[in-house]
Amino acid sequence: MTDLADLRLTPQRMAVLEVLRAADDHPTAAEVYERVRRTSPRIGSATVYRTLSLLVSTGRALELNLGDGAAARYDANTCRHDHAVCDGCGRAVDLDHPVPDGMMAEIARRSGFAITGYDLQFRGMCPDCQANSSDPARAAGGTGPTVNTHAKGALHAEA
Amino acid sequence: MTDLADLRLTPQRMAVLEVLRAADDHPTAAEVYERVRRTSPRIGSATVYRTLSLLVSTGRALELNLGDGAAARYDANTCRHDHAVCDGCGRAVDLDHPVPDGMMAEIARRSGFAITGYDLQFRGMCPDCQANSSDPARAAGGTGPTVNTHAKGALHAEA
DNA sequence: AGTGATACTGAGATTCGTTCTCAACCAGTG
DNA sequence: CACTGGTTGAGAACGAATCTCAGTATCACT
Repeated sequence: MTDLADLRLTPQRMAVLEVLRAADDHPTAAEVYERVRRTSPRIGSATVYRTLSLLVSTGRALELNLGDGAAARYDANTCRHDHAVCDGCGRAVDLDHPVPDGMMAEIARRSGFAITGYDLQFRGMCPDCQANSSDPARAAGGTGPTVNTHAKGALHAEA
Repeated sequence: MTDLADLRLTPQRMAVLEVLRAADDHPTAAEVYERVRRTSPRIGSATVYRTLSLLVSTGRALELNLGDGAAARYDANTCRHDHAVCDGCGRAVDLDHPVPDGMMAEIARRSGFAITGYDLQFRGMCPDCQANSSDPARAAGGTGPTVNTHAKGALHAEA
């Protein structure tokens, strides 16, 4: 872990951290930049990028790769958690449901890797998008799990 | 399943699919391009990109986002599987160890999402990199499991 | 305060992966 | 044969992220 000692808490860095802490979505670097500029209009994008990776490397933020092919996202919630990403609107919600330790150990044993962590994202439709896309009647109820194993290409092999 | 009907099997597309099937690593689009050019020197990169996303959208290939911030990777192994990514050398090995159904259902129930799939990557150090980075003595002896150390290996089926 | 070393900043250029544009090209159909 | 519509390849364009570099702020010491 990069020494915390040589990390100066400059106004720019504070501003970035503030924005990240205030965000409850998972903003991209560009979004962070845009928000930071509202309070620190003179900040440059390079500084935002630098600061974000600094925060990540010192454990003050998490970098998410939601695999939507687009930009990296950042999360000030540094506790171990996973995400469910909506195929409809792209929104990501936090999940608190760790992979069982036994599974990690098993993976480590089988692969020989020294496992240090994992990234897990579920994909699917958020309640809102289910409501909008499929028949709106059923959506309102919304409680149904509907573990729909069969949407586009996600999980089938075609031999 | 996106219609297979309207997918013309042109020589270029065949070449890309061939390369992907022959690969046991997880090549990036650029790597696929490079390999395809060995047999089809006149192919353009746009065609390779187009073909890859075509293959992905018709379920013939998987697109991986190994979160190393870099390019997307492609995998002709379309069976549901996960990966362990080495922080040292960036190599990714296949894992065959699905998340328990109960967990998916639980996530779906809690979040209200209609879960269609998930992406799971473990991070850590592969046996080789463990050997090289920590004391080299231990490396040779291979105290650990030392599964299939050779690069690019898929290590399903250890059991 | 003064001085030098060092870290930080911001603007712009640069790189890289990917997608878009568009003219030329083929493969079928009438 | 001409038409039609999907396909190709070259290069331009794009967005994300990083790099470069001169200027600036901050620290450690005197």
